[in-house]
Amino acid sequence: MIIAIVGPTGVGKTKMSIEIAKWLNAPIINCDAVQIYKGLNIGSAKVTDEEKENIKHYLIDIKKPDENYTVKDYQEDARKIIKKYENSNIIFCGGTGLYLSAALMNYKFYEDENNVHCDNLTNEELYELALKKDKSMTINKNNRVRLIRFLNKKIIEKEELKNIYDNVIIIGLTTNRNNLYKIINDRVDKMFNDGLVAEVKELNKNYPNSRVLKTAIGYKEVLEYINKTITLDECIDKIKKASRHYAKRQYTWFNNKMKVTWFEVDYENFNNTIKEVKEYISNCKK
RNA sequence: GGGGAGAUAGCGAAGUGGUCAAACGCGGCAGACUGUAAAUCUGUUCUUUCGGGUUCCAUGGUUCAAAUCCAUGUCUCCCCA
Repeated sequence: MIIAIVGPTGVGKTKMSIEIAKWLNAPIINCDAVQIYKGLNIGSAKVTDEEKENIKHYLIDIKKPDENYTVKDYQEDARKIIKKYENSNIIFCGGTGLYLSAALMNYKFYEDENNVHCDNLTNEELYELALKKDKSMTINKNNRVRLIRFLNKKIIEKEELKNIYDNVIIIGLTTNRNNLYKIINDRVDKMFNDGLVAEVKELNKNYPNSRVLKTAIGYKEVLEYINKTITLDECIDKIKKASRHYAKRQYTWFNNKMKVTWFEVDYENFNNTIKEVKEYISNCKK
């Protein structure tokens, strides 16, 4: 059985995943795009060795910060592990919806096809080219990143998305929006107390060309602070805001792309929530 | 006490007689997503039974017409004492 624990950043997925893993004696597969990388610990709220409680964790710390890793890599890696454990339980835990979907559903990724030089073209021109390639293309003309990708990939015939495994349970953890935003804000403050700036400085020194550092929330903002384009306070506010926006996008994905069963987290007594989730899983197994 | 500046939607901020329910930014809310996804992008944001209704500190006035002009009041900020 495959159990996925999802939800917005900060709700408590990690804690829950450990509890369920102990209970089912199952390994955990990370599905967080940033925790893939070594060294990005504080800013990605990665599980510590102590928190792991000897549970086997896969797809965490598997790449150096300057190595590239994409959804397709994740899809392949995750499916290998699923195969390895096909007769027992495994737990996915993380907030990157696309990664989870790619692992569990019939997402198809094709090889590069063209090498269209887009640098000198305006968004408008890219949009026209994309339409020429496929009239039914629906990418917004301001979405340069996706237009360029579209132009350089083989056209894929979109199949209806469906699960490719049986016995998948997707557990979503949630709390009301105000509470979540408070948790996020507090957690960001804690990251700074725990030494986020030092972590980023060290990583930036060793991996000046790292892509994740330039794109991940909590890292790109601290880089700006280190480069003195923003103040510490601005940096902290930016990270909080970006995390809140991110949490919203996660809800959008999990609500609209996956069949999630949601559980309201009881922060006063987390054991209640654990119990509820365990009961739900037990009932699904019958 | 004297002089000056200002009060606009959740916040910041344009607008200085009609084309203003009011630009823009932020925040909020919602959405898209098939190779960098913690990325990238979109919509919406007074109210409504979608005909309209009620707004631009308050009250009164000028005008066919006021967020915009006048008077008074309230509050805020700056300078001088």
